[in-house]
Amino acid sequence: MKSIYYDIYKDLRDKIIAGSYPYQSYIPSELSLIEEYECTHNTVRKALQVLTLHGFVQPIRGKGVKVIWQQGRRTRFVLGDIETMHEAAAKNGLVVETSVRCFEHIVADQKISELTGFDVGAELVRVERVRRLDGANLIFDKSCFLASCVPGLTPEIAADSIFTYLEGELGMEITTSNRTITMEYATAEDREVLDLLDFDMLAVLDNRTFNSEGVHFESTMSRHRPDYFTFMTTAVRGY
Amino acid sequence: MKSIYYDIYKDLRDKIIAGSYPYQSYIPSELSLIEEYECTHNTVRKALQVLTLHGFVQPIRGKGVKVIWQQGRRTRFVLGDIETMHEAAAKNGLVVETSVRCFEHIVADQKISELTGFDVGAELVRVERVRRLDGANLIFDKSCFLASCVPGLTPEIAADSIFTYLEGELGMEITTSNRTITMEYATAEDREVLDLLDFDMLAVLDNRTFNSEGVHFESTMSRHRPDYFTFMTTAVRGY
DNA sequence: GCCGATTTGTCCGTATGTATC
DNA sequence: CGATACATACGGACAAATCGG
Repeated sequence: MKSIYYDIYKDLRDKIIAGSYPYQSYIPSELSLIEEYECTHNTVRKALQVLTLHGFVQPIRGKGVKVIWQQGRRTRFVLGDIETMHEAAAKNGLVVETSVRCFEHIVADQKISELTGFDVGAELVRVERVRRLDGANLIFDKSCFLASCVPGLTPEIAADSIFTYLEGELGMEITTSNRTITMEYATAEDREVLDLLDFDMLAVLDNRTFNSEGVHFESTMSRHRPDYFTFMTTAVRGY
Repeated sequence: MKSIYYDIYKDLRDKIIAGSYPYQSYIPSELSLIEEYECTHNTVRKALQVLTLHGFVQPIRGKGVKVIWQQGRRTRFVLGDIETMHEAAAKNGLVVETSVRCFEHIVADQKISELTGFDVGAELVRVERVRRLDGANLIFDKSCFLASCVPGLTPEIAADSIFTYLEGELGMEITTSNRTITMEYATAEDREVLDLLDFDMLAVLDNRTFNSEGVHFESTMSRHRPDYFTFMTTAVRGY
């Protein structure tokens, strides 16, 4: 993201997080920002728009742009924006160890198609990974990738970070991600793979990712032990 | 929302939902849309931006704007955008019956403050409601409103729709909503109030709403029976 | 491989409307 | 009423990516 508006966005965001602009205070007016960043109205507005969408501020017509973000209560493991498991873990002060349980090439049948949204007959790479955090197996990821989009993917890469590989080596851009959160009973397999203690249900995050070509190339079902699952999101009216 | 770009957004969105622009097809180019809607580049782009943020399309530079939305798998009860319980239920083909379990004025103490994010000492209206869908008590809402923002609120209104009242009668605009989803064990109170069958955990949706003044005026903890809980959201990189 | 047409992405400058103070 | 501040829209320019000849 190398653009003026995005730099402004990042700068303002970091200032809010650092506390330079506290909760319920107003950030400088558009006019001030125009002078400060030496750009135009529209460019500042674009930055403010992104800031708004991420739940940091709320513009109030005739008054100013108010900070509505506050330091979150720390929970055990928070998910939210588009980020890799490693990034999410780092944010939460944890380290992930990933073990690859399964790595195979398959062709989507009716059942797989319903689960993942890929067409029947699509050539896929199926990967199952177990994520270990805080000394316990907490997350069980069952992923399918469109084979044509992930050439050269190996179990070794899967154990590290598939998305770093895709964005780095293959130059793919991840853009849109549709997510669905539900709760499901743990299966025998879940109990075998995860350290479930006495939990009998899991938080299930179904994630369908599109690349910059608009191609749905990944579906992942992440099964989380409930005590470590927190999902945060911001909804803004009119956007 | 009475603006040109929003009208264009709605028109395009409805066409996608109706199937006029199918999954993976391209919608007309910006130039075509400019002619069709008789407006400028920037206005069309703003509409496309909103369409993108809602997960309907994905623009691909040099090619066009591709539809990536497809008819969702029907689950029992889906939540997502900012909408009232009645609207959500209607979308899912259900009818809600609400019973008000508690309605009182309180002052926030330390514990309430931590739970809701309101300052200690804030004057609040506390409301507990049970939502009945499909013939069972499925959702238990514990809400706190900033008293100064909800004058004239009564148990009767709470049984109908508080948000319809706020937006209709009081002319308040709801804009930003921060949401956190977690899983919790059911308490004795949950078991008393809800028809929990043999579920021992709940999906908990914590919702903090800001009005158009940037004031945090509502916190609601919604406790859902897991088999009826589905939450959908779209994340877009760079926005 | 190159060029030109098409299409999306970013940015500029200006004008007007609406709400607040 | 005027000054300030955000909201919408216009019109123009150029960059970047894609595609076909």
